[in-house]
Amino acid sequence: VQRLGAYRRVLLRLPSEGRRNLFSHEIAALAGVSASQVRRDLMMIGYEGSPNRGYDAAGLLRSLGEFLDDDDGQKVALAGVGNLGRAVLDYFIGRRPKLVLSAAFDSDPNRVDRVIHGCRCYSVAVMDRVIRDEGITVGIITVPREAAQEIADRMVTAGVHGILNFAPRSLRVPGGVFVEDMDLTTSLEMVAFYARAHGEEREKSGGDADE
Amino acid sequence: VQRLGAYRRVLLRLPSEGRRNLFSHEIAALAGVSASQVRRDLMMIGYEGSPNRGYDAAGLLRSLGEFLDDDDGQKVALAGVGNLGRAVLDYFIGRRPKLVLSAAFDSDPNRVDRVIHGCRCYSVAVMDRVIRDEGITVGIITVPREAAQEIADRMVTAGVHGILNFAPRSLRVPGGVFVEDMDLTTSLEMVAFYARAHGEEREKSGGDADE
DNA sequence: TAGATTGTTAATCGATTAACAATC
DNA sequence: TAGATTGTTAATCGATTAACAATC
Repeated sequence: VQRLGAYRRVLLRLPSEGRRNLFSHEIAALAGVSASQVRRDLMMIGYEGSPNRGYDAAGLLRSLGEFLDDDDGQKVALAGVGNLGRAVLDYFIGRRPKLVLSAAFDSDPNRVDRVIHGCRCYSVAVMDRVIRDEGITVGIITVPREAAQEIADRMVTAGVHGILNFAPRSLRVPGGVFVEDMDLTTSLEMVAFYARAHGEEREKSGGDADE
Repeated sequence: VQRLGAYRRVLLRLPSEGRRNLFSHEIAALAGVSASQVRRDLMMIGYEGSPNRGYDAAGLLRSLGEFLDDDDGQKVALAGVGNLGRAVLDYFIGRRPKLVLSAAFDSDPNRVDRVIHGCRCYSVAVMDRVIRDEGITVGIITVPREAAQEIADRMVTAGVHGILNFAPRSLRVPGGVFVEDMDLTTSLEMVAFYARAHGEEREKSGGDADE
């Protein structure tokens, strides 16, 4: 499901090489997945290749777009314009044409009414109205842990169906609302843990311990 | 595996409530997982509870620490001190006592030799040496897509076993090195996709379409 | 004891991979 | 045709969940 995005990114970088057709194993190698998986995924979205020419790059790209994107685009709101919030805002601006960052929210009066990275920052007091009026359906939460649940609740009641959550806590949301957690601390912890495990394995087997 | 971190976070916030013992279903509710899973996970790290008192909070916390943390701590390096890099740096500083941000790297001379959020920024030219000398084993990559692979290669040869990768591409690393991808674009795309799918479902079933 | 919870095994579920006839 | 690739099904794998005797 999220691999489809990876396939598209692979295809988007391709025209420089002038390829018209691609085989499943080529896409697989570039996207870092297995060829079976590529064939299965593309079958699922209903795009057909031909046995000895593979997949048509242009057509596949169009097909992926039709599947992944909303025709009219979707509006996104971000709540919490701290360090992380600003970085995320900057990161997303203009990156996917069909996803428009339409509004940012913060409780700090110093940040309200300013335009940050090309995106107007409103007070959280008017969040409900702005989300409703603009028809925003996607939310990004970069507020502190304590405020996250309340912000999520308000986003959902105002019409948001999907949330990208950077706050280190699990959000309770009604059924039918999708939440993706991006917990930086948990991820770094995991990396550190496996780094340690692998490091120890290496010390046992190999001789060149790095100490 | 990464749930153990969540259990710990739950326990760390608990003393304010003065609880000494916890049942699996309580931990489960707070961490957002199933009670079976909690019992299974705790069994795996070898911590035993008692049938009618549940798990001892203090002992469990200690046990989780022993399992997750390195006694001497682990050093972390971050490469790419742009907007995102600085935000990530700021986010991690002091968040986990056993994970010390020891060095940052950037190719921009304006950023080199400055101290950013309490962390010294070096030139990428000296990355290999600094990583080796400091004994850094964990890396965070927040450089642009094009530079990511080279930075990863150099980190690995210098002694890094685990990488948290924010660059939107999959990294090739030798076996025994762990990579966790944090692709913001892919995640937002997924959220937008499911938001759309759920939104459409709602419009079909419910009457109050938000348009 | 009765009741609730634990450790642990078996059943379920989903996703990934392998395999292979059909096709160009 | 021969060879390589596709669409699609069956086999595999792992993780999650359910169940239940043992225990306090």
